[in-house]
Order: sequence, then C-alpha cells, then structure tokens
Amino acid sequence: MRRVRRRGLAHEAADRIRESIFDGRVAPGSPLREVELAVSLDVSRGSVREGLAILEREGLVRSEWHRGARVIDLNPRDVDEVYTVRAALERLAAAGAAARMTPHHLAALDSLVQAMGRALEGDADGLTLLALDLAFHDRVFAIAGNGRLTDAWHGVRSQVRLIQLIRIERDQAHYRDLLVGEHHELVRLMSRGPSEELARAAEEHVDSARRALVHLVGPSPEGM
Amino acid sequence: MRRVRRRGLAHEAADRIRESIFDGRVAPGSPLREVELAVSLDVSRGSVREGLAILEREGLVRSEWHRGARVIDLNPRDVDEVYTVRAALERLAAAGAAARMTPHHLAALDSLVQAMGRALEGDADGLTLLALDLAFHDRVFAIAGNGRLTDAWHGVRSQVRLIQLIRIERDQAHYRDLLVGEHHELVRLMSRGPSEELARAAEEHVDSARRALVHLVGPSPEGM
DNA sequence: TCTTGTCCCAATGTCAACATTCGTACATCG
DNA sequence: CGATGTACGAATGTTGACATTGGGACAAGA
Repeated sequence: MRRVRRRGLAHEAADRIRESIFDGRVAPGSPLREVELAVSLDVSRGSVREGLAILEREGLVRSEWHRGARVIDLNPRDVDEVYTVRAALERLAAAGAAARMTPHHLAALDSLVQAMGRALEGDADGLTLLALDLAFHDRVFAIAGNGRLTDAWHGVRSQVRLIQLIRIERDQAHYRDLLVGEHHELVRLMSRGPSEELARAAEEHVDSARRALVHLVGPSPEGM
Repeated sequence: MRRVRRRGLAHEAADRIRESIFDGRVAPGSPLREVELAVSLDVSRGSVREGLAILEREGLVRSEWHRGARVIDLNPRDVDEVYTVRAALERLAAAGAAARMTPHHLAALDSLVQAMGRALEGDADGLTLLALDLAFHDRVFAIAGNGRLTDAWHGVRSQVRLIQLIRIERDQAHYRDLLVGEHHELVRLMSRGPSEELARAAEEHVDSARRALVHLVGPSPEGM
C-alpha cells in the first residue's frame, strides 16, 4: 500500500500560490507579500513564509533579504538556462529509465502517449496537452528511480511549466505537431534499453524546444 | 565592488549546523532537534527551522512531517545517485565554461591546480585537498554562468563533500595520485573550447570517482 | 505470548506580537 | 539646482507561547 502523506499548511499554501501563478492570477515579476497571502489563504505568516521557501526551491520565486519574494520573470536567457539544464537531466533520466524498464512501466508510458493522441484528435486545449506532456516526463524520472535526479528535476519543473505556458499561447500549432511523434519515439528507444541514440534523442527533444522557445519569449532585457 | 550580502540568522544557523555535520560532531543518521539546536545556537526555533530547510534543499538533511530532521545516512546507492547526477552536471558545466573561457578565468583555474600541487608536496591533510578540489569545481560552475546549473550543483554539493570525506579517510593515496593530473587535464581541454572530448573527460572524472566510492561506502542496507 | 487499546510525553506545527530593515518622500545644506 | 541627510511607513526578520501529532510504555484481552 502507498503510504498516506500528510504535509502541513506550508505545502498547502505553496500549492495554492503555485496555482495562482500558473493561472496567471499573479503576473511574473509581481511581489508576493506575506501578510497579504496569509490573509487570503487564512493561515499564519509563518506558514506562508515556509510555503514561499518551497516555491523558491522550485525556482518559481526569488526572494532577497528584507525585500520579500517576487514571481520570477522569464527572459530568453532564463529559458536558455532552464532548458539547457533540463536537457542534461532528461538525457540521464531516459538512460536510467531505459535501464530499469519493465513491461508495466512501458505500458504506462504508452498509455500516456495514446492519451496525447486522443487529446489532439479531440482538439483538447493546450493546458491538457501540457499536463500530459509533464506527466510523461515525470513518469520517466520516476522510472529512472534516482532520487537526486528527481530532486534536480523538481528544481526546474515548475519553471519548465511556466515556460511551456508561453509556448502553448504563441506556438501551439508547432507544439501539437511534434507532441505525439517525439514522445512515441522516446518510448520506442527506451524500450530497447540504454543507447547513445536514446541519450541524444532525449537531449534533442528538449534542445529543439529550447531553440524554439528562446525566440518566443519576447525581447531580452540584456545586460540588466 | 562586490555587494555585501546580509543573510539573516537562518543562513547563519544553517552554516553552523552544516559545519558540525562536516566536522563529524553529529553523525550521519542522527536527529537534529529544533529546541536543542535553538538553545545551543542561541537563536529562536523559527530560525533553526528555516536553517534546517536550507540544509534540506542541499540534501544534507531529510525531514518528515512531525518527525523532525535527521542527517542523511549515505549508503552505496546514495553515492551512486549523487555521483550519477553530478557527472551530468559537470559535463554541462565543463562545456559551458569552455564556451565562455577567458584568460582571466583560465589563470584562476590554473592557480587552483598549482595550489593542489603545492599542497600535495607539502603533504597537506585531506581536508585541504578536498577544499581545493571543491573550489575548482565551484569555479567551473561559476564560469559556466548558468544560474540554474549552479542551483542544481548546490543541490548535490554538500552531499558530494560528505562523500568525499569518506574518500579521504579510506582511500587517500589513490585520491592524491589523481588529483592534479585529472584537474590539469580538464583545464587543458577547457582552454581549447567545447568538445566532445572535454564532455567525456568531465563526465569520466566524476564517474571514476563514483566507481571507486560505491565500493568504499560500507555494505548496503538493501531493501530497507 | 502476541495482539490491541490507551495514556502520556517529547517534539514538531502553527500562530500572533515585537524588532529590524529598506525604500521613499521630504527637508536641508552647499 | 543638485547632493546629502532624515523621518516615516510598510514589509520582512525574529521570537516565545499555544496546538497538534507520533511513538513508546504499559495494561487488558484473546
């Protein structure tokens, strides 16, 4: 049986704040004031504070001493950084997952790819596709079974999600074109065990997204 | 001028606790009780709590809800995880650093390698060598200039340090043999710009340490 | 003897009050 | 008029008290 995990108010608060960032209710760059959040979430400042620390660990929020926390504001350089790191992590995850692949895991991945296909045919909205996309990659990391690798992934995952949000807003057609094909190919390669070809495919899957995104993310405030 | 950074008691507390772990004053696996620490560090529980959260982000400490924090206890599997991730990060860092290398950066790395050489000749203790080793890699990450990559590195750095502690206790001769040679080679390759050879060398530098360490870290409490 | 239930305490989770810091608007001086 | 100093308010940093939880000791029952 899977152990139930109680988490406390700080995690709850972090979840709520994260949602409101992803929903666009608070814009990138906006300040996240502790008292304000404490009131609106009906918890104490301490819990909000701890929740913000969790979001900072995810890179969604940056805070400075005595200056509070703000939602990150992504410029092309940030996109480049996040996706460069992500490519290295996915490369490792794909190799690890391939090494530990079982029919059971393979079926799970396959069913996610099929769900993507159905979602596309049903003309589902971008958020649904994005959720499936992330679920696929979460699963790959889980199969790889390396706790530290998963931790590192969680350190960029929320930022990836924020960036992908831009992608489905501005380049949905291209995204839809690649979604099933690339993931299907990854599953095929993973099912054959670790290989240099798989490593490269996993890296390239992320890197092509990086190249596409860097140009989608508005003009860079260089040198600031 | 470099901006002075005030950090608050939580960071101070984290530093002190981290030291006491590295010094061996608190053993792996021991509980870190908040009140106890608050008294001995003469700060409030809140600050200790926040400090422990920082250490948890570094992977030095694990805590569960209502059960408090404990120092991590490293078994061979953990070593494997940490070093596998580290290898991927170092690969990326080396490539990034090579792409942005300047004479100034090169000189800084060179002087660290020379310091290693002098330390070896002067028969310095393992802790000194280890400090230089980490300083070298910190510098490489800094040169690479990718903030997210540095964050990911900080997510394993303390664990690496803890593991290396074991290495200099149990396998110092081998460590001393390789130290200057491998780092010198990395500098040489980085000075020539990014290349597949460099990527492999950086990966192998970590991976050979992984192989050596996995067997040094006592019998594995498998399946626990 | 093994299981089940209850009590109790130590430790953490949560909270609201107090202390400190930062930015800014305004006054003052050269 | 520009530069410097100062006072104020808003927000965060820090603290100690109260609430809740988890685990172990102990006792009762099968």
